[in-house]
Amino acid sequence: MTSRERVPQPTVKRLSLYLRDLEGRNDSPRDTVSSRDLAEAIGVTDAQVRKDLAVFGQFGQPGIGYRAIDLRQALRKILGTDRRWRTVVAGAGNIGRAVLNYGRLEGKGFDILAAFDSDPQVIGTTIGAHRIHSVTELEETCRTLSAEVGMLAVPASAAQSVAEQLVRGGVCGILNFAPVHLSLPPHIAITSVDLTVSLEQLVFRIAANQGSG
Amino acid sequence: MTSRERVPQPTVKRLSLYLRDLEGRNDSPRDTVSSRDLAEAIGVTDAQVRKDLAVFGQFGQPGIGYRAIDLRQALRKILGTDRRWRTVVAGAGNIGRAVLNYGRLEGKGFDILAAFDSDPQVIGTTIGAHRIHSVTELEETCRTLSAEVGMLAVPASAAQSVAEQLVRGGVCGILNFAPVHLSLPPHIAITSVDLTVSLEQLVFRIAANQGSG
DNA sequence: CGTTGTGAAATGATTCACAGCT
DNA sequence: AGCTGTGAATCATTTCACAACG
Repeated sequence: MTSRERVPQPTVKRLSLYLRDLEGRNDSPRDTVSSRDLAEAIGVTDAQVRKDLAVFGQFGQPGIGYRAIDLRQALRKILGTDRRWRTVVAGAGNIGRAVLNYGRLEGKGFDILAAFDSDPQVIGTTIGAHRIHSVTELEETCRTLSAEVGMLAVPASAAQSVAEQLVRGGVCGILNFAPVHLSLPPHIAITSVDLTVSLEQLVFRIAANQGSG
Repeated sequence: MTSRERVPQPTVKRLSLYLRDLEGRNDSPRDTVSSRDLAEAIGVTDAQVRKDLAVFGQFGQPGIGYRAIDLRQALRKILGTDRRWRTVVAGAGNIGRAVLNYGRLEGKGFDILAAFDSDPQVIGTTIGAHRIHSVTELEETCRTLSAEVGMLAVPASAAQSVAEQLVRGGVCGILNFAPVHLSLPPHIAITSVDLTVSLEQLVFRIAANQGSG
Protein backbone atom coordinates (compact mmCIF):
# COMPACT_ATOMS: atom_id res chain seq x y z
CA MET A 1 0.00 0.00 0.00
CA THR A 2 1.13 3.53 -0.72
CA SER A 3 2.95 5.21 2.14
CA ARG A 4 0.47 6.82 4.49
CA GLU A 5 2.61 9.85 5.13
CA ARG A 6 1.32 12.17 2.40
CA VAL A 7 -2.39 11.57 2.49
CA PRO A 8 -4.46 14.77 2.52
CA GLN A 9 -6.58 14.88 5.66
CA PRO A 10 -9.75 15.69 3.70
CA THR A 11 -9.18 12.56 1.66
CA VAL A 12 -9.24 10.33 4.73
CA LYS A 13 -12.58 11.74 5.76
CA ARG A 14 -14.07 11.18 2.32
CA LEU A 15 -12.75 7.62 2.18
CA SER A 16 -14.86 6.96 5.27
CA LEU A 17 -17.87 8.39 3.51
CA TYR A 18 -17.29 6.27 0.40
CA LEU A 19 -17.00 3.22 2.60
CA ARG A 20 -20.13 4.17 4.51
CA ASP A 21 -22.00 4.34 1.23
CA LEU A 22 -20.61 1.02 0.03
CA GLU A 23 -21.47 -0.71 3.31
CA GLY A 24 -25.05 0.42 2.79
CA ARG A 25 -25.32 -1.39 -0.54
CA ASN A 26 -25.96 -5.09 -0.91
CA ASP A 27 -24.10 -5.79 -4.08
CA SER A 28 -23.57 -9.01 -5.93
CA PRO A 29 -20.00 -10.01 -6.70
CA ARG A 30 -20.03 -8.42 -10.17
CA ASP A 31 -21.64 -5.10 -9.31
CA THR A 32 -19.59 -2.07 -10.15
CA VAL A 33 -19.77 1.51 -8.99
CA SER A 34 -18.44 4.53 -10.87
CA SER A 35 -16.70 7.56 -9.48
CA ARG A 36 -19.82 9.48 -10.45
CA ASP A 37 -22.03 7.20 -8.37
CA LEU A 38 -19.87 7.67 -5.31
CA ALA A 39 -19.57 11.38 -5.96
CA GLU A 40 -23.32 11.84 -5.99
CA ALA A 41 -23.72 9.67 -2.93
CA ILE A 42 -21.57 11.87 -0.75
CA GLY A 43 -21.83 15.22 -2.51
CA VAL A 44 -18.47 15.81 -4.17
CA THR A 45 -17.17 15.77 -7.76
CA ASP A 46 -16.28 12.60 -9.62
CA ALA A 47 -12.74 13.85 -10.18
CA GLN A 48 -12.39 14.18 -6.44
CA VAL A 49 -13.38 10.57 -5.95
CA ARG A 50 -10.85 9.34 -8.49
CA LYS A 51 -8.06 11.44 -7.00
CA ASP A 52 -8.87 10.19 -3.52
CA LEU A 53 -8.76 6.56 -4.55
CA ALA A 54 -5.70 7.03 -6.73
CA VAL A 55 -3.67 7.95 -3.67
CA PHE A 56 -3.72 4.30 -2.67
CA GLY A 57 -3.34 2.61 -6.01
CA GLN A 58 -5.42 1.61 -9.00
CA PHE A 59 -8.70 0.02 -8.08
CA GLY A 60 -10.84 0.76 -11.11
CA GLN A 61 -11.24 -0.44 -14.66
CA PRO A 62 -11.54 2.18 -17.40
CA GLY A 63 -14.93 2.00 -19.05
CA ILE A 64 -16.32 -0.11 -16.20
CA GLY A 65 -15.80 1.50 -12.81
CA TYR A 66 -14.86 -0.06 -9.49
CA ARG A 67 -15.92 -3.53 -8.37
CA ALA A 68 -18.01 -2.66 -5.34
CA ILE A 69 -16.97 -5.62 -3.23
CA ASP A 70 -13.28 -5.17 -3.92
CA LEU A 71 -13.38 -1.44 -3.35
CA ARG A 72 -15.17 -1.92 -0.06
CA GLN A 73 -12.57 -4.38 1.11
CA ALA A 74 -9.76 -2.11 -0.03
CA LEU A 75 -11.23 0.85 1.85
CA ARG A 76 -11.62 -1.22 5.00
CA LYS A 77 -7.98 -2.19 4.76
CA ILE A 78 -6.85 1.40 4.14
CA LEU A 79 -8.92 2.80 7.00
CA GLY A 80 -8.05 0.04 9.42
CA THR A 81 -11.48 -1.48 9.91
CA ASP A 82 -10.45 -4.82 8.43
CA ARG A 83 -9.03 -5.70 11.82
CA ARG A 84 -10.24 -5.40 15.41
CA TRP A 85 -9.29 -2.61 17.81
CA ARG A 86 -8.97 -3.13 21.54
CA THR A 87 -10.97 -0.25 22.95
CA VAL A 88 -11.81 1.21 26.35
CA VAL A 89 -14.27 3.94 27.34
CA ALA A 90 -13.39 6.51 30.00
CA GLY A 91 -16.42 8.26 31.46
CA ALA A 92 -19.95 6.94 31.73
CA GLY A 93 -21.89 10.20 31.77
CA ASN A 94 -24.12 11.33 28.95
CA ILE A 95 -21.79 10.68 26.09
CA GLY A 96 -20.11 7.64 27.57
CA ARG A 97 -23.48 6.02 28.04
CA ALA A 98 -24.49 6.73 24.45
CA VAL A 99 -21.26 5.14 23.25
CA LEU A 100 -21.64 2.09 25.48
CA ASN A 101 -25.19 1.57 24.24
CA TYR A 102 -24.33 2.31 20.62
CA GLY A 103 -23.97 -1.35 19.65
CA ARG A 104 -22.76 -0.81 16.12
CA LEU A 105 -19.16 -0.36 17.23
CA GLU A 106 -18.44 -4.07 17.50
CA GLY A 107 -19.63 -4.54 13.95
CA LYS A 108 -17.13 -1.90 12.84
CA GLY A 109 -14.21 -3.62 14.52
CA PHE A 110 -14.12 -1.86 17.86
CA ASP A 111 -14.26 -4.25 20.80
CA ILE A 112 -15.09 -2.42 24.01
CA LEU A 113 -13.09 -4.27 26.61
CA ALA A 114 -13.68 -2.05 29.63
CA ALA A 115 -15.41 1.13 30.78
CA PHE A 116 -14.54 3.46 33.65
CA ASP A 117 -16.09 6.22 35.72
CA SER A 118 -15.23 8.11 38.90
CA ASP A 119 -18.75 8.27 40.36
CA PRO A 120 -19.24 5.66 43.14
CA GLN A 121 -22.92 5.56 42.21
CA VAL A 122 -22.04 4.43 38.71
CA ILE A 123 -19.10 2.12 39.42
CA GLY A 124 -20.27 -1.48 39.49
CA THR A 125 -23.36 -0.85 37.39
CA THR A 126 -23.78 -2.22 33.89
CA ILE A 127 -24.39 -0.09 30.80
CA GLY A 128 -25.01 -1.71 27.45
CA ALA A 129 -23.62 -5.02 28.72
CA HIS A 130 -20.47 -3.30 29.94
CA ARG A 131 -19.56 -3.25 33.61
CA ILE A 132 -18.27 0.10 34.85
CA HIS A 133 -14.98 0.03 36.74
CA SER A 134 -13.36 2.66 38.92
CA VAL A 135 -11.21 5.10 37.03
CA THR A 136 -8.47 4.40 39.58
CA GLU A 137 -7.97 1.05 37.83
CA LEU A 138 -7.82 2.59 34.39
CA GLU A 139 -4.10 2.64 33.75
CA GLU A 140 -3.39 -0.84 35.00
CA THR A 141 -6.43 -2.35 33.32
CA CYS A 142 -5.51 -0.80 29.98
CA ARG A 143 -2.09 -2.32 30.22
CA THR A 144 -3.44 -5.73 31.19
CA LEU A 145 -5.90 -5.67 28.30
CA SER A 146 -3.40 -4.25 25.79
CA ALA A 147 -5.89 -1.52 24.97
CA GLU A 148 -5.10 0.40 21.79
CA VAL A 149 -7.91 2.96 21.55
CA GLY A 150 -9.46 5.08 24.28
CA MET A 151 -12.73 6.92 24.01
CA LEU A 152 -12.56 9.89 26.35
CA ALA A 153 -15.95 11.04 27.59
CA VAL A 154 -15.13 12.67 30.92
CA PRO A 155 -15.78 16.30 31.94
CA ALA A 156 -13.43 18.92 30.53
CA SER A 157 -11.79 19.44 33.91
CA ALA A 158 -10.66 15.80 34.09
CA ALA A 159 -9.88 15.24 30.42
CA GLN A 160 -6.16 16.03 30.30
CA SER A 161 -5.43 13.95 33.38
CA VAL A 162 -7.45 10.93 32.27
CA ALA A 163 -5.95 11.20 28.77
CA GLU A 164 -2.50 10.94 30.32
CA GLN A 165 -3.60 7.87 32.25
CA LEU A 166 -4.80 6.31 29.00
CA VAL A 167 -1.45 7.03 27.42
CA ARG A 168 0.44 5.53 30.36
CA GLY A 169 -1.88 2.56 30.02
CA GLY A 170 -0.56 2.10 26.50
CA VAL A 171 -3.32 3.33 24.18
CA CYS A 172 -2.02 4.87 20.97
CA GLY A 173 -5.14 6.78 19.92
CA ILE A 174 -7.83 8.77 21.71
CA LEU A 175 -11.26 9.79 20.49
CA ASN A 176 -11.81 12.92 22.54
CA PHE A 177 -15.35 14.04 23.34
CA ALA A 178 -14.27 16.50 26.01
CA PRO A 179 -14.34 20.18 25.03
CA VAL A 180 -10.65 20.82 25.61
CA HIS A 181 -7.45 20.60 23.62
CA LEU A 182 -5.34 17.66 24.76
CA SER A 183 -1.56 18.01 25.01
CA LEU A 184 -0.07 14.59 24.50
CA PRO A 185 3.09 13.13 22.98
CA PRO A 186 3.10 13.37 19.18
CA HIS A 187 2.99 9.63 18.66
CA ILE A 188 -0.50 9.55 20.17
CA ALA A 189 -3.26 10.03 17.58
CA ILE A 190 -6.14 12.25 18.64
CA THR A 191 -9.48 12.89 16.97
CA SER A 192 -11.85 15.29 18.66
CA VAL A 193 -15.63 15.51 18.56
CA ASP A 194 -17.29 18.52 20.17
CA LEU A 195 -21.03 19.07 20.00
CA THR A 196 -20.74 22.78 20.67
CA VAL A 197 -18.20 23.29 17.93
CA SER A 198 -20.45 21.46 15.47
CA LEU A 199 -23.45 23.55 16.47
CA GLU A 200 -21.49 26.76 16.09
CA GLN A 201 -20.40 25.72 12.61
CA LEU A 202 -24.02 25.06 11.80
CA VAL A 203 -25.44 28.36 12.96
CA PHE A 204 -22.58 30.28 11.37
CA ARG A 205 -23.62 28.73 8.09
CA ILE A 206 -27.27 29.48 8.68
CA ALA A 207 -26.37 33.12 9.15
CA ALA A 208 -24.14 33.02 6.07
CA ASN A 209 -26.98 31.59 3.99
CA GLN A 210 -29.34 34.26 5.14
CA GLY A 211 -26.82 37.04 4.68
CA SER A 212 -26.23 36.11 1.04
CA GLY A 213 -29.90 35.71 0.19
CA MET B 1 -19.15 42.81 10.03
CA THR B 2 -17.16 41.51 7.11
CA SER B 3 -19.19 39.63 4.54
CA ARG B 4 -19.54 36.02 5.56
CA GLU B 5 -19.24 34.72 2.03
CA ARG B 6 -15.50 34.17 1.80
CA VAL B 7 -14.67 32.69 5.17
CA PRO B 8 -12.45 29.60 4.99
CA GLN B 9 -14.23 26.66 6.57
CA PRO B 10 -11.22 25.75 8.71
CA THR B 11 -11.30 29.27 10.11
CA VAL B 12 -14.87 28.86 11.36
CA LYS B 13 -13.91 25.73 13.20
CA ARG B 14 -10.93 27.38 14.83
CA LEU B 15 -12.98 30.40 15.86
CA SER B 16 -15.13 27.98 17.86
CA LEU B 17 -12.02 26.62 19.52
CA TYR B 18 -10.75 30.08 20.39
CA LEU B 19 -14.13 30.89 21.88
CA ARG B 20 -14.18 27.63 23.79
CA ASP B 21 -10.85 28.53 25.31
CA LEU B 22 -11.96 32.05 26.18
CA GLU B 23 -15.18 30.81 27.78
CA GLY B 24 -13.04 28.63 30.02
CA ARG B 25 -11.16 31.61 31.42
CA ASN B 26 -12.46 33.87 34.11
CA ASP B 27 -10.88 37.11 33.14
CA SER B 28 -11.15 40.53 34.68
CA PRO B 29 -12.16 43.39 32.39
CA ARG B 30 -8.57 44.39 31.63
CA ASP B 31 -7.12 40.95 30.93
CA THR B 32 -5.61 40.53 27.52
CA VAL B 33 -4.72 37.47 25.53
CA SER B 34 -2.13 37.28 22.75
CA SER B 35 -2.32 35.37 19.51
CA ARG B 36 0.42 33.19 20.94
CA ASP B 37 -1.68 32.33 24.00
CA LEU B 38 -4.61 31.29 21.87
CA ALA B 39 -2.34 29.45 19.46
CA GLU B 40 -0.87 27.32 22.24
CA ALA B 41 -4.28 26.70 23.73
CA ILE B 42 -5.66 25.07 20.62
CA GLY B 43 -2.51 23.83 18.92
CA VAL B 44 -1.96 26.08 15.91
CA THR B 45 0.50 28.86 15.00
CA ASP B 46 0.14 32.42 16.21
CA ALA B 47 0.06 33.70 12.63
CA GLN B 48 -2.91 31.45 12.03
CA VAL B 49 -4.78 32.98 14.94
CA ARG B 50 -4.15 36.52 13.69
CA LYS B 51 -5.20 35.64 10.15
CA ASP B 52 -8.37 33.99 11.41
CA LEU B 53 -9.37 36.99 13.47
CA ALA B 54 -8.36 39.47 10.79
CA VAL B 55 -11.06 38.06 8.50
CA PHE B 56 -13.64 39.79 10.64
CA GLY B 57 -11.88 43.05 11.43
CA GLN B 58 -9.30 44.39 13.82
CA PHE B 59 -9.78 43.29 17.39
CA GLY B 60 -6.30 43.55 18.81
CA GLN B 61 -3.91 46.23 19.95
CA PRO B 62 -0.33 46.03 18.74
CA GLY B 63 2.02 45.50 21.65
CA ILE B 64 -0.84 44.46 23.93
CA GLY B 65 -2.93 41.68 22.46
CA TYR B 66 -6.68 41.17 22.48
CA ARG B 67 -8.96 42.21 25.33
CA ALA B 68 -10.31 38.83 26.42
CA ILE B 69 -13.81 40.02 27.24
CA ASP B 70 -14.21 41.93 24.01
CA LEU B 71 -12.79 39.16 21.88
CA ARG B 72 -15.09 36.66 23.50
CA GLN B 73 -18.10 38.81 22.80
CA ALA B 74 -16.97 39.41 19.22
CA LEU B 75 -16.55 35.68 18.61
CA ARG B 76 -19.99 34.98 20.05
CA LYS B 77 -21.46 37.50 17.67
CA ILE B 78 -19.56 36.12 14.66
CA LEU B 79 -20.50 32.53 15.44
CA GLY B 80 -24.10 33.31 16.27
CA THR B 81 -24.10 32.32 19.93
CA ASP B 82 -24.89 35.84 21.10
CA ARG B 83 -28.53 35.10 20.38
CA ARG B 84 -30.88 32.21 21.07
CA TRP B 85 -31.75 29.49 18.58
CA ARG B 86 -35.13 27.78 18.51
CA THR B 87 -34.18 24.11 18.39
CA VAL B 88 -35.94 20.76 18.09
CA VAL B 89 -34.60 17.24 18.44
CA ALA B 90 -35.77 14.45 16.13
CA GLY B 91 -35.10 10.98 17.50
CA ALA B 92 -34.80 9.93 21.13
CA GLY B 93 -32.61 6.87 20.76
CA ASN B 94 -29.06 6.71 21.99
CA ILE B 95 -27.81 9.94 20.60
CA GLY B 96 -31.05 11.85 20.96
CA ARG B 97 -31.13 10.96 24.65
CA ALA B 98 -27.56 12.13 25.15
CA VAL B 99 -28.43 15.44 23.52
CA LEU B 100 -31.60 15.89 25.55
CA ASN B 101 -29.71 15.22 28.77
CA TYR B 102 -26.72 17.29 27.75
CA GLY B 103 -27.82 20.37 29.64
CA ARG B 104 -25.11 22.72 28.45
CA LEU B 105 -26.95 23.54 25.24
CA GLU B 106 -29.24 26.11 26.85
CA GLY B 107 -26.21 27.91 28.19
CA LYS B 108 -24.84 28.09 24.67
CA GLY B 109 -27.99 29.65 23.25
CA PHE B 110 -29.85 26.60 22.04
CA ASP B 111 -33.37 26.33 23.47
CA ILE B 112 -34.78 22.86 22.96
CA LEU B 113 -38.45 23.49 22.35
CA ALA B 114 -39.59 20.00 21.43
CA ALA B 115 -38.39 16.44 20.92
CA PHE B 116 -39.83 13.68 18.77
CA ASP B 117 -39.65 9.93 18.31
CA SER B 118 -41.54 7.26 16.41
CA ASP B 119 -41.49 4.58 19.12
CA PRO B 120 -44.86 4.37 20.96
CA GLN B 121 -42.95 3.18 24.02
CA VAL B 122 -40.99 6.40 24.07
CA ILE B 123 -43.66 8.89 23.04
CA GLY B 124 -45.10 10.58 26.10
CA THR B 125 -42.09 9.92 28.29
CA THR B 126 -39.81 12.66 29.55
CA ILE B 127 -36.07 12.80 28.89
CA GLY B 128 -33.96 15.51 30.46
CA ALA B 129 -37.05 17.57 31.25
CA HIS B 130 -38.23 17.30 27.63
CA ARG B 131 -41.46 15.55 26.77
CA ILE B 132 -41.25 13.29 23.70
CA HIS B 133 -43.88 13.84 21.02
CA SER B 134 -44.87 11.66 18.11
CA VAL B 135 -42.84 12.26 14.99
CA THR B 136 -46.14 12.56 13.10
CA GLU B 137 -46.54 15.97 14.73
CA LEU B 138 -43.05 17.09 13.81
CA GLU B 139 -43.73 19.26 10.80
CA GLU B 140 -46.68 21.12 12.25
CA THR B 141 -45.07 21.59 15.65
CA CYS B 142 -41.91 22.99 14.08
CA ARG B 143 -44.00 25.51 12.21
CA THR B 144 -46.00 26.47 15.28
CA LEU B 145 -42.84 26.93 17.33
CA SER B 146 -40.93 28.71 14.54
CA ALA B 147 -38.12 26.22 14.97
CA GLU B 148 -34.87 27.26 13.30
CA VAL B 149 -32.50 24.39 14.07
CA GLY B 150 -33.14 20.65 13.98
CA MET B 151 -30.95 18.04 15.56
CA LEU B 152 -31.42 14.84 13.60
CA ALA B 153 -30.76 11.69 15.62
CA VAL B 154 -32.91 9.08 13.88
CA PRO B 155 -31.74 5.84 12.24
CA ALA B 156 -30.08 6.15 8.85
CA SER B 157 -33.08 4.63 7.10
CA ALA B 158 -35.38 7.41 8.32
CA ALA B 159 -32.96 10.32 8.15
CA GLN B 160 -33.68 11.71 4.67
CA SER B 161 -37.43 11.59 5.22
CA VAL B 162 -37.36 13.18 8.67
CA ALA B 163 -34.90 15.79 7.41
CA GLU B 164 -37.40 16.75 4.72
CA GLN B 165 -40.11 17.05 7.35
CA LEU B 166 -37.86 19.37 9.36
CA VAL B 167 -37.33 21.49 6.27
CA ARG B 168 -41.05 21.64 5.53
CA GLY B 169 -41.49 22.60 9.17
CA GLY B 170 -39.30 25.62 8.48
CA VAL B 171 -35.93 24.85 10.05
CA CYS B 172 -32.98 26.40 8.19
CA GLY B 173 -30.21 24.25 9.61
CA ILE B 174 -29.78 20.61 10.57
CA LEU B 175 -27.19 18.99 12.79
CA ASN B 176 -27.11 15.51 11.32
CA PHE B 177 -26.04 12.58 13.50
CA ALA B 178 -27.35 9.95 11.09
CA PRO B 179 -24.73 8.13 9.02
CA VAL B 180 -26.09 9.19 5.63
CA HIS B 181 -25.62 12.08 3.23
CA LEU B 182 -28.69 14.33 3.23
CA SER B 183 -29.95 15.80 -0.04
CA LEU B 184 -31.71 19.05 0.80
CA PRO B 185 -32.21 22.43 -0.86
CA PRO B 186 -29.04 24.51 -0.88
CA HIS B 187 -30.44 27.17 1.42
CA ILE B 188 -30.53 24.61 4.24
CA ALA B 189 -27.33 24.46 6.28
CA ILE B 190 -26.14 21.01 7.27
CA THR B 191 -23.39 19.94 9.64
CA SER B 192 -22.80 16.24 10.09
CA VAL B 193 -21.38 14.30 13.00
CA ASP B 194 -20.67 10.62 12.53
CA LEU B 195 -19.05 8.53 15.24
CA THR B 196 -17.87 5.89 12.80
CA VAL B 197 -16.22 8.42 10.52
CA SER B 198 -14.40 9.93 13.50
CA LEU B 199 -13.21 6.54 14.66
CA GLU B 200 -11.96 5.65 11.20
CA GLN B 201 -10.01 8.91 11.04
CA LEU B 202 -8.49 8.03 14.39
CA VAL B 203 -7.37 4.52 13.54
CA PHE B 204 -6.07 5.62 10.16
CA ARG B 205 -3.84 8.04 12.01
CA ILE B 206 -2.76 5.42 14.52
CA ALA B 207 -1.65 3.24 11.62
CA ALA B 208 0.08 6.21 9.96
CA ASN B 209 1.98 6.95 13.19
CA GLN B 210 3.12 3.39 13.51
CA GLY B 211 4.06 3.14 9.84
CA SER B 212 6.35 6.15 10.07
CA GLY B 213 7.40 5.52 13.68
C1' DC C 1 -18.83 5.02 -25.77
C1' DG C 2 -18.10 5.25 -20.83
C1' DT C 3 -14.87 5.47 -17.36
C1' DT C 4 -10.39 5.53 -15.09
C1' DG C 5 -5.95 7.67 -13.86
C1' DT C 6 -3.24 11.68 -14.02
C1' DG C 7 -0.42 15.63 -15.37
C1' DA C 8 -1.26 20.63 -15.52
C1' DA C 9 -3.87 24.65 -14.03
C1' DA C 10 -6.52 26.88 -10.71
C1' DT C 11 -7.95 27.67 -6.37
C1' DG C 12 -7.56 27.71 -1.36
C1' DA C 13 -5.10 27.81 3.08
C1' DT C 14 -1.06 28.43 5.85
C1' DT C 15 3.30 30.27 6.99
C1' DC C 16 6.72 33.82 6.66
C1' DA C 17 8.49 38.06 7.67
C1' DC C 18 8.21 42.61 8.74
C1' DA C 19 6.21 47.47 8.90
C1' DG C 20 3.97 49.95 12.23
C1' DC C 21 1.72 50.76 16.55
C1' DT C 22 1.87 50.78 21.91
C1' DA D 1 10.63 45.29 23.55
C1' DG D 2 6.16 43.08 22.49
C1' DC D 3 2.48 42.35 19.55
C1' DT D 4 -0.86 43.00 15.76
C1' DG D 5 -2.18 43.14 10.88
C1' DT D 6 -0.95 41.92 6.33
C1' DG D 7 1.26 41.40 1.67
C1' DA D 8 4.10 37.94 -0.40
C1' DA D 9 5.63 33.27 -0.65
C1' DT D 10 4.88 28.62 0.15
C1' DC D 11 2.31 24.68 0.55
C1' DA D 12 -1.99 21.89 0.00
C1' DT D 13 -6.14 20.65 -2.28
C1' DT D 14 -9.37 20.66 -5.91
C1' DT D 15 -10.74 21.02 -10.59
C1' DC D 16 -9.85 20.58 -15.41
C1' DA D 17 -9.18 18.09 -19.39
C1' DC D 18 -7.73 14.37 -21.88
C1' DA D 19 -4.95 10.15 -23.22
C1' DA D 20 -5.49 5.40 -22.65
C1' DC D 21 -8.19 1.50 -21.72
C1' DG D 22 -12.16 -2.02 -21.71
